[in-house]
Amino acid sequence: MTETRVERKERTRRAILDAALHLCEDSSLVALSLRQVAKEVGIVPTAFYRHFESIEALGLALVDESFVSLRAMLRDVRRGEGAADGFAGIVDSSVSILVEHVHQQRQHFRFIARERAAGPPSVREAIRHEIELCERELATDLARLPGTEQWSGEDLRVLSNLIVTAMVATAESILTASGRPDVERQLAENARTQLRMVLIGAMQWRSRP
Amino acid sequence: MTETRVERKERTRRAILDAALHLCEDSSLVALSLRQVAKEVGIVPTAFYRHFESIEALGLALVDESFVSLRAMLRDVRRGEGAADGFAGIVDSSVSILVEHVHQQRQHFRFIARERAAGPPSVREAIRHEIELCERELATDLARLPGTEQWSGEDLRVLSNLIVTAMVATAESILTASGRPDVERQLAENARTQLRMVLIGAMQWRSRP
DNA sequence: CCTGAGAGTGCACAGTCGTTCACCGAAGCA
DNA sequence: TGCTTCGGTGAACGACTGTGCACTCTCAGG
Repeated sequence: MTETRVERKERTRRAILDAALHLCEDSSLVALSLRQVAKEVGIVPTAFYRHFESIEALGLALVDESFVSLRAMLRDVRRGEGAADGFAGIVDSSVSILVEHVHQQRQHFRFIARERAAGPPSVREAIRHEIELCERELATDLARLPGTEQWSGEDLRVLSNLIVTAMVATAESILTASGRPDVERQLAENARTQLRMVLIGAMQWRSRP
Repeated sequence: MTETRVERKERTRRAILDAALHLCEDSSLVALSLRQVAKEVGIVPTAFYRHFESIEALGLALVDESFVSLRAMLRDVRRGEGAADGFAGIVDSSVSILVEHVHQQRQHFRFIARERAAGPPSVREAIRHEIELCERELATDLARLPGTEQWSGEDLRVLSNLIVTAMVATAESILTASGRPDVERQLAENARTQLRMVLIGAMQWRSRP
């Protein structure tokens, strides 16, 4: 036996997380039963409690995990912005990275999109908080862009909220359009257009005193 | 007895719809049981089938009903646009009307926001379709605005998608911020700023040939 | 080597679930 | 007036739910 005990435990924990993620693909956390998860994992229902004290706790763990994926995406986006030249380049690369990550981490994005609106209150709150953090990060990024020197912090936050909202919506449409590459390409192109429109508006913007 | 039979039936049907709407306030359709609804209404579970063949069918009825509210809002918005002078006026009145309607029809907006992401597939599809219709309507409205004469139909749709997305997000935040008037006022102000930013961007926009 | 911790088992419980069926009683039509 | 239609009833079913408890077996540490 080359597997230590904590490794075994971790493996089962992962299996539970994966099973929940899989079962959540076409339902919601609030409609997910402990016994379904246990059956999917291949353990007895009561063994579930060795890892999580409730489905809700499982949900919070999944939120943490999902936002690790999401932050990895933001990191890639930032890297792309550094490399790209001009606004058009930033927009193109950012949307491409979004599409790519949505594909690679489909389950995580799907989970967030669904539970953001329908999950247990604590899960909703956790997701809301994480997204707010993302908006804050984006706001500080935007502050470094040329043309925003005179902006108020307030306006930066409002703009980044708009951008995040649009990108979340784009991710959601890509998820529902999954499997039709032409539709997806169109959605990505639309997202690029929207980003360009918003940035053009932003360039003209002057914060009120 | 001054109540005819079809009236009685309609009254029960309404009671079922209201009960479902009420129970959905802090859960989701997929986690809603036929028996809960029946108990809330005060009828026996099997009587439910006299009105709907399943919870899913109930959901579709609620979608129809909710979008009646939503279209009433759009009608008010359009009327406000006719009266208002200038972009600023249009933006101000539109957001005010949105806030007002979200308050008046809280349950309908909450239902749509939740089931849009988490409902049964058919319900999600129905909501998606209705929202797309709204986007189409908005696109034709935008086409009448000065400055959009040269726009492609494509770009009009993309812009209206952006606006609808932002407004849906605003409605959702207002719903979660419910009860804190200062927070709500701030959200409304942010929505106005976002709309202005977008419209400024749109004014500069020229569709590619 | 012995012992204790702890992941996983098996059974049992009291509820709840959707759905079936036969039935009732009053409204509506002839 | 009598007959039909139909919204609502009540019991019953088999399946599924979360959770408690006593148990086993095995790995890790003294």
